[in-house]
Amino acid sequence: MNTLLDKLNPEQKKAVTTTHGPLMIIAGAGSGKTRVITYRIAYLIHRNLCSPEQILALTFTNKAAQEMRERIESLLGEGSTRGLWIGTFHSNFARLLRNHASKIDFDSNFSIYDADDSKKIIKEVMAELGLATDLISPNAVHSMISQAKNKFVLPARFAETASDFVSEKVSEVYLKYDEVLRKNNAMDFDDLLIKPIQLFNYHPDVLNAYQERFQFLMIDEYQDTNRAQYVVSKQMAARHQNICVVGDDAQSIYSWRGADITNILGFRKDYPSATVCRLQQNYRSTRTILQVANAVIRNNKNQLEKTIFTENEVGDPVVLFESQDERREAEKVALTIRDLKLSRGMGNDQFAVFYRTNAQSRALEDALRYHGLAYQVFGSVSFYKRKEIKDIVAYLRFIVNQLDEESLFRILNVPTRGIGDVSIKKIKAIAEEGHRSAFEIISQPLQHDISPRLISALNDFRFLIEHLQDMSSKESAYEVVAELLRKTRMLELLKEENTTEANTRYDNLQEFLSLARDFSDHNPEDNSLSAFLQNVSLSTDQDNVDENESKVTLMTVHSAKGLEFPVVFVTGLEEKLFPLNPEDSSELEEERRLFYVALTRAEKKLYLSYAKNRYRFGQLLVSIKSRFLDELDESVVVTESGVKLWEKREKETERSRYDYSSYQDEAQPSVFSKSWRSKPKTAKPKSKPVVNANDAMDDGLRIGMKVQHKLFGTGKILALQGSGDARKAKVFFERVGEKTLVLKFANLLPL
DNA sequence: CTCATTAACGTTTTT
DNA sequence: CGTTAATGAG
Repeated sequence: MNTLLDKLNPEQKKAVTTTHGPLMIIAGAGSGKTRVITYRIAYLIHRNLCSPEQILALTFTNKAAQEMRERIESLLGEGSTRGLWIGTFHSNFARLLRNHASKIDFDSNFSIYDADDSKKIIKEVMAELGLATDLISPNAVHSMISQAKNKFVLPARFAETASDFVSEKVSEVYLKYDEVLRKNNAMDFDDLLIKPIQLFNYHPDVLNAYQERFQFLMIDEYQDTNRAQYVVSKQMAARHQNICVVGDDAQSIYSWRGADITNILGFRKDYPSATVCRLQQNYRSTRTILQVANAVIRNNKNQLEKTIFTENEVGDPVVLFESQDERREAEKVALTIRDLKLSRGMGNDQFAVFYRTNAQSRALEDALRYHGLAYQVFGSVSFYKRKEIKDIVAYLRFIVNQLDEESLFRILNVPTRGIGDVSIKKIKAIAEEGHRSAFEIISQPLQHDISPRLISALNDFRFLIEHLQDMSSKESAYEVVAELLRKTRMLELLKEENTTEANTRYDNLQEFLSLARDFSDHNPEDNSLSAFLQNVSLSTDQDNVDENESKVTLMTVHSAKGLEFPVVFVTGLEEKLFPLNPEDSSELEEERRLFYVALTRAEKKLYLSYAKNRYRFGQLLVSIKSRFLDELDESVVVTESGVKLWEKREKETERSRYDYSSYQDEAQPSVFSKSWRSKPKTAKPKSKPVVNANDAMDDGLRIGMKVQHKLFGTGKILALQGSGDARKAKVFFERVGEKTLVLKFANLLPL
């Protein structure tokens, strides 16, 4: 351990050995943050400053937590982290809440609902309240409620502050939604953060016990914590004041889900005695990569002043790809990976391809597949969001938590057993009328007006559930899942279907089964169904990386946070994609931080890429390269062919000047041919007509016609007026609304 | 009640 | 474009 401490630089050492009192570690990208956290925990345990169960470490992902635990064990030996609470806010507090659920009127086996479950309930509630979804979308309502919860605004206070019609309605939905959750003995993700606060407020003894117990509190990625997380960590740390937060304001990328950057910026106001460590030496990236990243982030006004430096080698220049469309962009990425594998003997797992939105993965997947490169996509259609998985999870939830009727009704007819919508409605109605639970009705169907056919189906279902419930109290999660699959014949049914889709589902169920097996094998102390279920509810597919085969990583920049790769491609660097919302200046800085995060993931080689055209909503749209590309340090960026960017830029400006004049000479007269400016047509063909040549004599534009504009996107012509140079069109654009354009400059493309 | 076809909808980003 | 929810025929 002592020799290991020697491997830290002075500032890292200070961060590790400053054990008592508030501590803020500002950890620049690649500055060995994970190492510092793991060493700090190891140091606390090794020096006997506390026992592992007196430490609470909160991370951003389960994967990060798991890695840290492993690293500590490799430092201190197997079993050394026993009792240590390390995990996400969500999983740690879910665990805490299970221990005290009855104090806040929940059952300890409460279900955890994900965003989809929440949205479904919100939709139902809105229907019940007679709220038209075209006025406010369920999505919007969900995000408003979630935002409120993130800020620890409960329904009562939300109602007080609701001033307009919409927020009044949302407040009704909010109240009702929470009632539904409670009725189902379920919590959503946000509840896992705010229920502990309520628990602590109403039961100071519970808070007290945890304050005593957790002498040391560590929070990673503090820049991305929200109000609720802030409050609860402050509560927990109040007694010992040994709170250590680690973060980097330059990497704050979750404000959209309520993350509050002032938590980290204001840490010293909350804890005036706080020690501050700044980790500014980067051990990850080449000097070139860092130079580019620093140049970009410098454009943000709101940031703590700091400079990240490195003693690493200069490395290769950053390469910028320009492609015609996203398919060719993907092709370039795939070919580059293939070449690097051949020329440098690199493995698939050394490459990562990033994008702004999940939808962009498709073209990349196609290209990688075409070139026989194994890849793994994170996010997108998450494993846990697939129908078959959600169905099986719903079964498990209901087995564990009989109050969870949302899950019950999801699976009552899965696989189809003759209990259709009509029957389900009937059961719901009977239950509601008699103030009984739906499962009670299902269990005693004879007492109600139910057809014999349905009774038999309900009995089958009931016996199945009771059998599995019985099992779940004795056997491991794996056994229960296996039995569930056997009894429902889900696997056989899919095999019989034998379509490609059924086969994928079959594979997914098998995969789920092996997840259950892994869990049961690796958690001998508690491999119960309910433990497994909690694990499942809070995992993302990031947590289940296939490490057996070397694969190229495809993910959004958001999921890339905290990771690093030898070779990184950042794709889709176009306006309105990355940054996604260039008009919104408040979001722009966050987009830039996101770009910064992307850049700083790269260790050796960095490729940036944009396409001039891109299909979106099934339509080919013209793209403009991202403004962020103008912020690069151009002295170290080259094009595909190896030309330095600043050299190319000089040529380009010359050429574009020439192009502009030639446009005036040729294209314009051809468009406005009646104009006195008309000059004889030259024979010289233009490779890239600015205006559709077919429209030469007539501008081809008509009222009602759909047109495309470079900046504004697609729109419909509302009116045309004037002639010649003064000819104008009033166009309604889908994205930006009504605009009046001078046709001479607008370059409208008829569709 | 089930399955198939059709219409509508949507893209941020995730625990 | 691709996916999911809603509708109608069997």
